[in-house]
Amino acid sequence: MVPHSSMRPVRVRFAPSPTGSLHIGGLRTALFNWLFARHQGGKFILRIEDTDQKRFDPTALTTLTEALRWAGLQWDEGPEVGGEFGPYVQSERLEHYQKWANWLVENEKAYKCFCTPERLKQVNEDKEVRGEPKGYDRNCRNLSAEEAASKEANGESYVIRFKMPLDGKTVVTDAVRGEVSFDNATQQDLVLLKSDGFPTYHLAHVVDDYLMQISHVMRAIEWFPSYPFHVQLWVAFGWEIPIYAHLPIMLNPDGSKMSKRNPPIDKHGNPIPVMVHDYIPNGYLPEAMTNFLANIGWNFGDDREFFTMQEAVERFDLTRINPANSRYPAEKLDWLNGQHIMALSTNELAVRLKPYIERAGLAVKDDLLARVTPLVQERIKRLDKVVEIAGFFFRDEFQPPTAEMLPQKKMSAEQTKSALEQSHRLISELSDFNTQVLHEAMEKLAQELKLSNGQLFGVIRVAVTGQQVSTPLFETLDILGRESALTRIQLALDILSKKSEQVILQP
RNA sequence: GCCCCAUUCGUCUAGAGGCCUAGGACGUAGCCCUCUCAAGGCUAAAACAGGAGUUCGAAUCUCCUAUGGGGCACCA
Repeated sequence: MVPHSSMRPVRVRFAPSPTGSLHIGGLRTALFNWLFARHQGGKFILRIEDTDQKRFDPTALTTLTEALRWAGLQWDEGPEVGGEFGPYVQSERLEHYQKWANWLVENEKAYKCFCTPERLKQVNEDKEVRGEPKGYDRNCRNLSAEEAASKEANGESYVIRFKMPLDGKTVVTDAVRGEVSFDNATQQDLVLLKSDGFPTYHLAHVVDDYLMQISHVMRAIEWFPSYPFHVQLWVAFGWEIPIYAHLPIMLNPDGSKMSKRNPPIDKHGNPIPVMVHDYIPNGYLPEAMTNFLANIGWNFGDDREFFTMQEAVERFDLTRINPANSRYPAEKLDWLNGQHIMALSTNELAVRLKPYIERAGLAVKDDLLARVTPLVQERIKRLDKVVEIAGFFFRDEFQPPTAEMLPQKKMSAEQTKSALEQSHRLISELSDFNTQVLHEAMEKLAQELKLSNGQLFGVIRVAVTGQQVSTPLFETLDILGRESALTRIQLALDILSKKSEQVILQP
């Protein structure tokens, strides 16, 4: 049994490597850490694991913090905010790793390995031929002190490898999966410190989690196989081991691994974005995104799937984490996004809608937007869709319908024309011009014209909005105003008559 | 190939030996409401991977098989 810490102040960390924008899988890992920290009244720390010099991307850190802030996952310690255990960027902490790697060597828990990459490759190839498991053959583990010293004096470059126990078992206790036993004989003497003086993940995470007093390590399942190695590292150092919780991962809808190279595809064959930054211009609310992610691999505890982050914080606990991987339930995000849009106050929704309308090249007058917003609130599942359904309110130039769009189901050209003429007359004669008056008068007119409401209202809708699908008609007319309504109806009439002329002219 | 993990409707999930005739949600289909589209309401189809055990009783415990996934770097 391996000792685990308990009763320590809760300190958790999200430790991405800055290789680009944040992946939604990464966002979920961050979210679970954040929820846990908030629930426990602990600290959520952001640490940047940039120890791979080959994959350095200077813009990635900004993109990363932007994505976390967008999602509302503010960190208590880390880049941009500081903290007493800094620096929080691993490339600025090299002295720690070198110090502790050397400590392990001095205490004979690690050794210098002078094997070249070529030899390592050869070893693996030979092993493959013989049908043996791959891995380093521990050639340098038994080098005498003199041999090692002389190689080093010769200027041969080396890495530092951990001396993994050669037999016995390492039993780990994962908070999600329980006890799991590994044979030490199947484990490797992994590299702790690379020849360029940078640590590998294995060393860096243990040293940093120790120095930063991390109480719980919640990380993705791909780390599970190296968990026994990490446990032995903690033991070698003689440090108290934090509680580990390995989170399941999200798979593509078809069950394959989610990655940039293998992007998920929705049921219509369209690619599903995997980067957080792709969701922002698509009109997704951060609260919907986090709500969505919280429902994958974790559940609220009763049958609710729609909840706020505050509610999730109150309920979050490790015992409800499902150990199985899950496929990405893309449709649920749209539903939840719609739910969150409906839950917003009108004012708040208007504020969020504005940039999407402007991005479509339209000018937004705030008073107009305030009146349009309630009309779209329960009709859009994504913020950017406001342009589709209500963009006509904001366009300087009206885009009129074609003549073919005007007649509604089973209406003759004559009926359509008369519907427009009578509506025009009615609207111009109305003493009051508002939603209710319009509604009553138009219903009456439909009866007189022996048209269904759908037919009459549909014709006017198309005439006035230029589209078959729109916000509700009478509210729309009210906002547009009488003048504009009359002008557009007249225009529809003109369009209709032009068409009939053309018909006559045709042989 | 080796090591490890997982497996409940199409998908996300509830389920800790009898409350299971397996519940909820998304999606799908139908109906209702209805000026379009939504929203909302109602209804329907839809699952314990397979096989052996243990037990009076198994979705729940054990084993085997299958399938899926993770890992086997001087990447994280």
